[in-house]
Amino acid sequence: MISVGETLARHLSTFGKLPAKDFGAVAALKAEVRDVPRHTDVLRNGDHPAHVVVVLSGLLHRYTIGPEGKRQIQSFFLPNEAPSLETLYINYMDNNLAAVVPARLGFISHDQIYRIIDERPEARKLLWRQTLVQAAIFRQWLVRNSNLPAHMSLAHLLCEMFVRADAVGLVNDGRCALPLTQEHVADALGLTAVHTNRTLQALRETGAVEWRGGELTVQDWPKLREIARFDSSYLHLRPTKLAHAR
Amino acid sequence: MISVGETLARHLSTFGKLPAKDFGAVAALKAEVRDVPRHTDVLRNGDHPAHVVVVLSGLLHRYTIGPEGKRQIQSFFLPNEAPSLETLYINYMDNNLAAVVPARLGFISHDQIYRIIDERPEARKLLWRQTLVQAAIFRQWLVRNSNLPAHMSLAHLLCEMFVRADAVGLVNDGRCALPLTQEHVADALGLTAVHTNRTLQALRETGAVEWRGGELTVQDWPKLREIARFDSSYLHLRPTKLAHAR
DNA sequence: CGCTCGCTTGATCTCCTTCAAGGACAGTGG
DNA sequence: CCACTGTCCTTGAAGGAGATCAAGCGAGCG
Repeated sequence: MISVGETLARHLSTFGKLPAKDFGAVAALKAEVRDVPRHTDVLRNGDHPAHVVVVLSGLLHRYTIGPEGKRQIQSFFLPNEAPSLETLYINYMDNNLAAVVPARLGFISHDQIYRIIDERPEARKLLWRQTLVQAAIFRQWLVRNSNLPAHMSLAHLLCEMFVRADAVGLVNDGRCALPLTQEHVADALGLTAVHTNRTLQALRETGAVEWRGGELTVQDWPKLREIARFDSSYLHLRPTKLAHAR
Repeated sequence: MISVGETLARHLSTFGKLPAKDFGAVAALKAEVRDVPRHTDVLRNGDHPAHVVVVLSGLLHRYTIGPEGKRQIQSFFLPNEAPSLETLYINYMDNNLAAVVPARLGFISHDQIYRIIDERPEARKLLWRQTLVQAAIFRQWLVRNSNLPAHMSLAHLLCEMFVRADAVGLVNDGRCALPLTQEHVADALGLTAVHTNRTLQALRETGAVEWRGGELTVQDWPKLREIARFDSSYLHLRPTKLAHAR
């Protein structure tokens, strides 16, 4: 059984080299583990969290509800990722964090992280970097939703989730779990569920990718990348098996 | 004459309390000052900058060029702001930073900032927070460009720039400089210049705001806020004169 | 067995894009 | 001093990507 701290340490290691001593220090952090049912808000708009969340299993998303009740999803979070590091230094949540499917979460107190930050410059650097990579992803989502036509947007999102899943070792045989509904994807891309559905069907017909029943299968990665014009460099990951295909 | 370091220290102070000693340390940082003509790239995609930029005068923007040559603007930066703090801990630029109009810039070496970060936890916290607020702004731009109809988007952008200008003391008598072209705004909102123009005309007719000749005049702030459904809390600013009108 | 949730399909509508051109203004050079 | 040129703003007409409205379908589940 991998501990919460070790999960976080591994995640940080995807962004840069974490010296063994620092890895150990992060891995040794004490955490509370909690299971949450799907559709549960883990953090809410206005909250002042005192803990950092680590996803152990399941899938989370960050969202806001607009004036007319429209949901905009701003991020998805796979297992091993840490969705709320920004709460360390920002006063309050200006969005919500919720479980897409039943999830197991680790909670590490801010106090413990602050100690790591004070005492371990290398770990601090990677924690900080993680928040900066988050920002880079937000920028990419901004570009995607502002510019690209629906079929490129959709392909781009699938590319991103696939690469991120691969980075944490969740891809097997060209497949990974992606238990979203089409409505989730629609709300992420700023499209309607109807149009997302039609776009998805068109994408299926290209033979590049299949996504059905919560499982994503990439049948033709070069083709999918081409459709989306996907360039993973904004994820700032260390090289992995897919790296050659960037 | 206010130094580059002091400008940065003041900017950081808008996000939280910077103790006098830390303020002094930041203010004492050595910097190079350079004037750049308009349309000049200050940092380019792929660069590994060794300096942090501080805007002393003028206006900068961060942008990428899409596959079909389409420009997407991701941020604007007013005087006193620090556009590139993220380069401290991220390997390379995945976008460009350029001058919208002739600008005077300060450059502070990363090495000096690293010392501040190592030695002054309070300054470090505000530097980090600044990068997190940037991320919060990216999220808001994502929401805006994904969801909102053109007139709300435009009003929202004008609200944001006005509040940010106010935060750094650049608003006088309901006016501030905003020397953008309509094409800049279009590329920020993900609209065409033509439609931006028409939308702007409609917005003028509401009597809430005027923006012409590079100057923004807010004639009816409550009305403008209402049109945009603007809530400035995502900017995470300390209270200012406009704060009551959040 | 009925019910809900998620997926799918069809028809119509609209906001925004695209294409095209004209006009105001400032800077530049003869 | 005036033509010339480029930049930015403005206007018109037509076309399209995606939204909206409405309904049916299949599967899991209490």
